Amino acid sequence: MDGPARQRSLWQHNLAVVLDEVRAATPTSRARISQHTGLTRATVSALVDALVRARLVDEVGPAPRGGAGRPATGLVLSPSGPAGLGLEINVDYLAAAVVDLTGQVRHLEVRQVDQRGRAPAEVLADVADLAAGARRVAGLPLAGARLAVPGLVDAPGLVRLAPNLGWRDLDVLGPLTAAPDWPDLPVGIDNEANLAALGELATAGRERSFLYVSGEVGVGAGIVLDGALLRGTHGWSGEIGHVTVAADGPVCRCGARGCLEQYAGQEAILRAAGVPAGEALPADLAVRRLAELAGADDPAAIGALSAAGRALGIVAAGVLNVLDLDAVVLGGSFAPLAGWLTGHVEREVAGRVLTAAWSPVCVRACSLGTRAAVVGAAGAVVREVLAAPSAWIDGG
Amino acid sequence: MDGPARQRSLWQHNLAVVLDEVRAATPTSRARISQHTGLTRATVSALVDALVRARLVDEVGPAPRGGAGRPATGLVLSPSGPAGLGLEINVDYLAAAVVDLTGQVRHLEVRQVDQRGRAPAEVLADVADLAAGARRVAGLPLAGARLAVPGLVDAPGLVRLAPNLGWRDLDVLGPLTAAPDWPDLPVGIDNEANLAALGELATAGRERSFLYVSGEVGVGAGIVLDGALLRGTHGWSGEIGHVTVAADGPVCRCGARGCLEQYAGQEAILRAAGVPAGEALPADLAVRRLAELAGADDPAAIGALSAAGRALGIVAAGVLNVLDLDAVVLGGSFAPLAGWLTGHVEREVAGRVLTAAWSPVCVRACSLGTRAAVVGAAGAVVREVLAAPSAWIDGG
DNA sequence: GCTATTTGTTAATCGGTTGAACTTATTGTG
DNA sequence: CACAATAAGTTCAACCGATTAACAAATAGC
Repeated sequence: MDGPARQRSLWQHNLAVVLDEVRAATPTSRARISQHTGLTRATVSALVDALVRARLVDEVGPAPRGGAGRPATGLVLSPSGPAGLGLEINVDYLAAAVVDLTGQVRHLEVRQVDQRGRAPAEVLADVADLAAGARRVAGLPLAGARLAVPGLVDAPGLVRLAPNLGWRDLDVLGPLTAAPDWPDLPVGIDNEANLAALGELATAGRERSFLYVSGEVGVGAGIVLDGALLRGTHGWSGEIGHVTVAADGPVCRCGARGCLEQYAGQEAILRAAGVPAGEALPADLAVRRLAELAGADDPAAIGALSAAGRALGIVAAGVLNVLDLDAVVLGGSFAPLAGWLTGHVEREVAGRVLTAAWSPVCVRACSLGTRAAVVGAAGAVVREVLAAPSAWIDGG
Repeated sequence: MDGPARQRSLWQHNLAVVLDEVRAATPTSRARISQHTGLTRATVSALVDALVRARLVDEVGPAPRGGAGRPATGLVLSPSGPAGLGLEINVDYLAAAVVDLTGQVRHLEVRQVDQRGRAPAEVLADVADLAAGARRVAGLPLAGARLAVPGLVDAPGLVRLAPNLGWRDLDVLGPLTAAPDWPDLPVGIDNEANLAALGELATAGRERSFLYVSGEVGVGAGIVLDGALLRGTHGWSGEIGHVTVAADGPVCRCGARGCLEQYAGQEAILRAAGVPAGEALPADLAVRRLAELAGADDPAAIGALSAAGRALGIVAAGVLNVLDLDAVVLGGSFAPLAGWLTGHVEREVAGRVLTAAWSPVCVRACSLGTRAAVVGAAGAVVREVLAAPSAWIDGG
């Protein structure tokens, strides 16, 4: 029960409905929106006019249409409307992306920097610099920014635990917005896997419910149910890396035994495959090397990936049994390895998910590749603009 | 994006807001609602009047209050307003309950009947008879009915799989509403654990996010996140009984290996404890016998419960890691055994849930005992009335 | 050029909230 | 006991946004 509704709420809600209609059926027209939503043409006209004035929607030339009658003026989301800025801090790179209202990626920059051992303030200064660059280059008005971090995030802007960065109970948003380069923008922070899942939701289109499994140094997950991200009570959902695979398995650095991370974490896979990792070789190169070995039918690599795939499948099956989702999406460093993983995941899922008989589960690699989190972060900002357009119109 | 909002939607929404205010702060007054919601006293008056006319809210005598000024007329949810009828089919009993708007259980009847081997039509005729009796005895207007079934339920009114009843792809709502005794009421059907979780939510009060684990012949679960039930894409969430505990464990009747049900299902526990079960002894008596043995420190019973508790804890920890919930509630036949289970569950959860350090997880028995599902089913109907009161007002 | 058809706009009306004045019922005070 | 002070609830004009119906604009077909 979220507060009372005033007259204004009505208008704000319908504004969002109309805007969503433009997004869903591009290009469309006032008349089509009216038919499709049930709102009067008069009402739709008034709302569309407000959206056009606010530069969220553009009127384009009339689409050629058979039959008689005055041609409709086309309506599309404005590619020059307020865009979203996505930022990402990961163990061995920093990234920034700008996504416009239509969902197009308008700018993408990745800087390979190993964060291990660097002072957080230094890292955040780099991020601010990336942000400033992105704003300059993209040449679009930015609605806001979202920062993806590989760890547990707590409101407002605290990183509770990012083991692979060595961060703990660290205020991130304060130093970031205080940096000299920082372009003055409202900024939020979220878990990397959550944002990647949102990115997948925006691009994959059809699927509305899935488990996005992100393989980085650890293993995280984002859960999308009926088109909405499940954040959990504190925003700490998706800690799939520490779900138990074997009660008496190897000890994990979290202190428990037999966590998924000990079977499908980057370190575990690389060790089992006999690929040198850690200090010796940057993570992305090690993963590429592993894919090469697997491609050449190296038995150790194949074995390592099959063990990881089975463990992933067992845990994914558990999540699907509990949450009844439609698909499992392999992302992060699992994406380039998906060819050797999906089969094993599929087998475990098919054998262990009770409802698989009525509704088969789709297992596939993510469609945005390894940049899902940054792009998803930018997309999350756009998503908010589209969900509450009245905030971007003078006089709310 | 759920459709456009007309002027009427505004009124309907605010009606629900006002009604919820009455529910939350009983007894309250028009003035307090106005202050608390931000709506004008004039608006609140109009809405309250509609609720009073519809018999959802009663005006009660003015509450004595210190200080000057005209005394407020108290407002409470009407105990004679539309009530909910809950029905339950389980393996060894049938049950009916009536819960009024205030949440009071006004009627409860349990019939010990073993359903195994009975024809579904016969069982449903009994349920219709229970419903008719409940309506007669309770003497309240009924808003609707909800039927709890131990299995997978599919819209509209199909039981996909209820292994312990031996039902599969069976239409339940058709025969039920066609029964001669059936009191003509809108009726829904839902999983037993889901409804029990809703019952727990309504009574436990404070907790807004928890995993409700229901031990019956199988093991099911209902998930409540931020006060809302998570149903999954098809409504098949909570199949916790078939989450893997050990990948190479004993074969389950679902075909997979090492399912939770093989460790914490009634059969498994009773077998390990050396208590005769199945045909020999009705389930509820067997559970009582087990509790007696455990109370007398019988080593086999204690061992069986500790093994079950550990398995439950491992699976619950997995769910908590993935979904970030606040509590684990043990229900169904786990409730009377909770004394011997919670400790083990707590230990596994504390050791395996990554965020337990920041936000400790509460493990406890359910507060409604073994009747949670029927009462929860009735409460679910009430919940819907409270959420959309306009449907109960002439001219919606 | 005329009609049929569809799009988009304009002006009057309706439904529901707001804000301010007003009535009602009580406490406190001289 | 009369009278101010205070708070609850009601009444009514004003306002805001959606609806309704009429109207202007732009095209196809004849």
